[in-house]
Amino acid sequence: MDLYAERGFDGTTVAEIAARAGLTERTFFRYFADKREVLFWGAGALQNLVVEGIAQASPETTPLNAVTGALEATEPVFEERRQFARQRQTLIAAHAELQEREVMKLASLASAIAAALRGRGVGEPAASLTAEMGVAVFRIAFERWIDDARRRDLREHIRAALAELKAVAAAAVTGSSTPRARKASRPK
Amino acid sequence: MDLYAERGFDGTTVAEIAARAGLTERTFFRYFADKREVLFWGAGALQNLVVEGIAQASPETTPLNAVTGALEATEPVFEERRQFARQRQTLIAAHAELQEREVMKLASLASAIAAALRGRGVGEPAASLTAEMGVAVFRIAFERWIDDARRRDLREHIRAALAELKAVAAAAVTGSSTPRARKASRPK
DNA sequence: CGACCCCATGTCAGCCGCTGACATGCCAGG
DNA sequence: CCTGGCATGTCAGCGGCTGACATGGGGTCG
Repeated sequence: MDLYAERGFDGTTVAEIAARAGLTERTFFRYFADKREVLFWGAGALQNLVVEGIAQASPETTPLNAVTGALEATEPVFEERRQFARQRQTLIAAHAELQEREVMKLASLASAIAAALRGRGVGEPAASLTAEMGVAVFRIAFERWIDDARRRDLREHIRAALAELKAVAAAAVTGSSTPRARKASRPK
Repeated sequence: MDLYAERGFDGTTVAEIAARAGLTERTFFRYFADKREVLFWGAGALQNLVVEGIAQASPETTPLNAVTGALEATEPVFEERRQFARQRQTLIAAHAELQEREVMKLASLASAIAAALRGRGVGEPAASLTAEMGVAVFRIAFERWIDDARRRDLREHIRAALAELKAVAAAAVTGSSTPRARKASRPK
């Protein structure tokens, strides 16, 4: 992170990273598949956490709610790390190659969630769609949590985003052409 | 495509691609940012199509319906290209690097859609969430269209996926813990 | 009609990411 | 004390990707 911050992502060579860590370039590549991966350490663990959360949800829980519930449960992982998350996001936002990786991790999360839902008996187009919605909610919530001046909880942001999503979907149900569309979504 | 099919993606060198096209490696890189990009030719055009579609939708149309409507309108682009699309998907499915790029294109599409929605006055968390839902629907629909033995229209698949999504979201609204959850989603 | 310019392409050299093959050294268990 | 395994290092090399400069062909303008 230090190096990436100092000289930018492109400006940093793997040899330098390795050196600063007191290692060889070769060793770096034994731990990380590539230069980007080092910024996504722990994504796998997070994914497992979510998957387990879904598996353990009470069987009466609705699929989408099970997903967002499990996502809320990751909150302790991020608390305390807001500052770090912020730095990381800015770095990623500045480099397409990093966005690719980020978005890929989210896709992988979505597919793991879909699998977990199937494990609960949810059928197929539904499982994937639900997973996708859950991830969308999380992504938005995370973004807003990162730069929320009022420092509200990640969970609150997740709940808010979820509510918004439900509203949008519901609006689309009633009218294929009703002017009642936009209603929630207060800015800022 | 031929080369990638013959010797795999990794096994193909840019020099070879360029040669087969009667060009220099250097020239290849003047047209494509990298080795992967050549498989995503036209993604930009598609994105524009969708954005325009949204902008032109009647103002009474609900956001989500405007999005899926615009997506349906891309159907002519894909018709006739099913075989090609299939090959492409298998190739992508086999290589993580290609999935990254694919998923990135979808993310970019989502963010363009969100912008288009904002242009219609949709507020912010709603715009992004709607865009994300639209892309999710499209992704699923596309997948199913590609290997639909009954050769149904892309539009049909989009409509089906959209219906399913609405059902899932609606189910989650009524009960935070109602056992009524799963209901749609017939397999196969 | 020739001078000129622009743009597409080619040439060349070089950096750096990433990999395979092999060597070395430390630590644990018998 | 030997031995086998595992983490790390060394080395050489491929190939993606880039910057700088050269070349040529087609169109424009004086």
